[in-house]
Amino acid sequence: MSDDAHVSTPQRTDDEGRRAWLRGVAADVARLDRSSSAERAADVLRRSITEGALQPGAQLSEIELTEVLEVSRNTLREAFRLLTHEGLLVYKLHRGVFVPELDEHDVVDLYRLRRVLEVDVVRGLAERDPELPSSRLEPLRDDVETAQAAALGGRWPAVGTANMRFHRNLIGLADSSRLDDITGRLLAELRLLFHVMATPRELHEPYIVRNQALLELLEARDYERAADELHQYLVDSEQGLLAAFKAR
Amino acid sequence: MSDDAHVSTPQRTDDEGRRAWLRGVAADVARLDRSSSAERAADVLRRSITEGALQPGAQLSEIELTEVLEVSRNTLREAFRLLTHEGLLVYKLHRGVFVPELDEHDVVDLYRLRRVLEVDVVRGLAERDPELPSSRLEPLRDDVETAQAAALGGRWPAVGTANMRFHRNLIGLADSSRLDDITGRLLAELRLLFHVMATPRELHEPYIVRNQALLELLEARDYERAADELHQYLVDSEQGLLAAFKAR
DNA sequence: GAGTAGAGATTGTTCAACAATCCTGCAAGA
DNA sequence: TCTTGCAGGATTGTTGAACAATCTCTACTC
Repeated sequence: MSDDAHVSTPQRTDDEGRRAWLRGVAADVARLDRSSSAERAADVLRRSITEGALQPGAQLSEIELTEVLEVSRNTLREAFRLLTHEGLLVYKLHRGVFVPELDEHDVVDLYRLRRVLEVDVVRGLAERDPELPSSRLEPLRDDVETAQAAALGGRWPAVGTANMRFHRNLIGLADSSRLDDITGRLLAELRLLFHVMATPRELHEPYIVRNQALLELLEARDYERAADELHQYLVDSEQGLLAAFKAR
Repeated sequence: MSDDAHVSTPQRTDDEGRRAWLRGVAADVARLDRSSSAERAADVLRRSITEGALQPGAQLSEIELTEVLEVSRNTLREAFRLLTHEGLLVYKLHRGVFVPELDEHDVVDLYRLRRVLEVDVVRGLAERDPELPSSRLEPLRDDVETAQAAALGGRWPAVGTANMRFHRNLIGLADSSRLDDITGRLLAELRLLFHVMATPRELHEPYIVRNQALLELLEARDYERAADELHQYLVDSEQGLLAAFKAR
């Protein structure tokens, strides 16, 4: 079976390299054999998408992926469904699954939701102030330190990962499983957008210090100023992404 | 989608009756043979759950449902995934799918999100006031009239359906596909909670006139007062559900 | 060159089978 | 009596093959 040929979409990816890479990640994940095969396959694909090995617009061939991931078509399709629900894949009836291509409109939509939800979480902390032990902020401290260390090493994608986990943990302060779900999806889609940035450094670097400032405001329990800072933070971040789109 | 008039059939694990009922709904939905089999199967199950034929805590047997819905196990499982994403089913590994049993904590969680999102939509309308033609409110008017008509006929489940569609259409004013998704899930879970109410009349009746009042504030473009009214509306609704739980 | 028919490829769905896991009931032992 | 352990049965998890439905691309006609 001639397996190179038409990759169907305009952008071409290094097929050999990509498959080898996928195989490596597959072996990597196979060790932690918890959960179902479908979820494991979804894990591999999720990493491949968020880390950029599968670019927006790319089509995922069922036959190809059954061979690479070593699962049956049915199981693979179940993995597709999982990722579709996270917003990392889109189904087109009778045409297949694709990595979605987000645009400026999606940036606005995502950040609108982020602002509403994240800012509300911080403002809501004021009501449960006595209930919130300082230890709850521990994960946020870890994320800030991780981002700083990664920045020193020049590992900008790792900085981005730490930044996003900071916000996920920030949302986690609300103790809402549904909010956690929603945030997971929003941040996953955000990663899709990051790939339009030519230089990840400029995308992530400014927010290391701002996350730290935000954390200090939270530790001081000055939730009003923290909420304001977070709001402006998200406005600026949105502007940065939109500018990157225009300069693309 | 239409009238929920004939439903009822007070809860009973009457197996024969339930299967016959499911078969009826299946034939009902089979007519609109749009889209995939999985989505059609999901439609049937969704109605069965929201209308109370499948109670919270009930397990859905794969073998039984493949016979009733006349789809293969794989397709049925895909339907399960769709409903799982909507929050209408939960998976337990190697044990099967169940209709979730929500409690007071879920009520608080759901209403917290509803308040944040819906109130923000209304407040956000102020910024795009000139852009919002009155025709955008047409669906809301329809929903109010539908609810009023259903109330006159004593069809309280239909009143509930119209009320919920009112809020879905309210969210729709924001033109955010992600917000629509989230709302769909929140409202679906809310229907799960409605079944704890012994008398659907007391659950839905008070909100007909309040939806109308809200609509009038929107038509007058008094978004600030509309947002305040909506906020109080949701607080009261939450209290009503929590009271029903205590009285259960 | 534009439009159309058909071949090939891909997805949608079904079926049957087996493996893995969970639940039930019963018997043995303290 | 209570607990523990072990079959046995039932259900879910996963696979592979097969066929139908649909899309895409090529080649042909005009």
